[in-house]
Amino acid sequence: MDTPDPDAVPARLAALPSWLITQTALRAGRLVSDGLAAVDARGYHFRLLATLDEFGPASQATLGRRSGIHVSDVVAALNELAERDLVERAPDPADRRRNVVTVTPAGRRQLRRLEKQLAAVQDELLAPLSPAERDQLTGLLARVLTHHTRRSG
Amino acid sequence: MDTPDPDAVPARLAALPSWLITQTALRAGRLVSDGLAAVDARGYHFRLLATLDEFGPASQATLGRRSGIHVSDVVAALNELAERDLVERAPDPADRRRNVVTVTPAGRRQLRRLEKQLAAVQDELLAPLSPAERDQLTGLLARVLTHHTRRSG
DNA sequence: CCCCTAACGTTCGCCGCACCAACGTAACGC
DNA sequence: GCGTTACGTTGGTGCGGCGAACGTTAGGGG
Repeated sequence: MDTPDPDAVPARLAALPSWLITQTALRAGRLVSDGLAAVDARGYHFRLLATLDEFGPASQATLGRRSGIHVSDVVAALNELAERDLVERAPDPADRRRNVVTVTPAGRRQLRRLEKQLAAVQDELLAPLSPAERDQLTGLLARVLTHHTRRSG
Repeated sequence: MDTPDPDAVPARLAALPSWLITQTALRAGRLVSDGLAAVDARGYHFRLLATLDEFGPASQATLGRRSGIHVSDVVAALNELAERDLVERAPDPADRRRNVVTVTPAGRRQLRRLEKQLAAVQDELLAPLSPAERDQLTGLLARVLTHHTRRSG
């Protein structure tokens, strides 16, 4: 092979902010997935339950808009949640195109569990950073994010 | 729907570091994908070309280890690169299990193009941050990343 | 020397997340 | 009434990342 190096990281990649971000996101995603899988859930489930709990019952369309989940994916995730009786889907009497989605008590309990898991995940993810540094990081990310959501999608 | 709000972001999500990171990564990924697509490439292509250019010819296995790409995906990406004559795959005379992968001059030219695109992407991605803040962000991410790669995978 | 093990390349298939296209139904504006 | 728009659903696409299996080839141990 030319360079007797087993698995060194190319400097060109390691220096790229986009690489750092996506790699960190990959790590974060794994931790989140594993944490949620431990309570039989995945990302979409938490996002939907949290959205419902925070804003109350809603149609699938507005649910999708608020949680940032594509409408077609809302359908599938809601099916999974309804199967577990964490959520209830009823036709809206006021508008027969809509379904009104509501969290059940069991859903709320599950949400608490998910939140607990996620809190632990955050701590594991940011373990090497001090509280001040964690705030720094989230602050910087939030600024980048709002910049890109305010003006392009 | 209970709350007359069109598409508000649930606070529970917005406050979650893992959410901020994955969302930012999503944005970054889109910018990268679009930038690379503009020169008929995708992420794997850049990663492979950069790895080859930095460490020289290598087998597909070590290539995968260095670039962090699964071996089976290396095969596919290498096919695409070879199709465009950006890379050459030759059997290793010293070990007939191996292929020796080499960048062609055209591949090197393409790599320059990709780097240019990616540099522009970094700038667009971090637009709202000052140079000092960009360093802060990359520094924090690097620390998180090395922490999680040094001791768990 | 032969056999077992390990590494290599390749194919096929899966997951998660995000997205698009199409379609039937239903509401709403004119 | 009729066109437009919104809604829910199905099915399919793409990308990044993984795992399983298989044939081939190298190498080490008995």
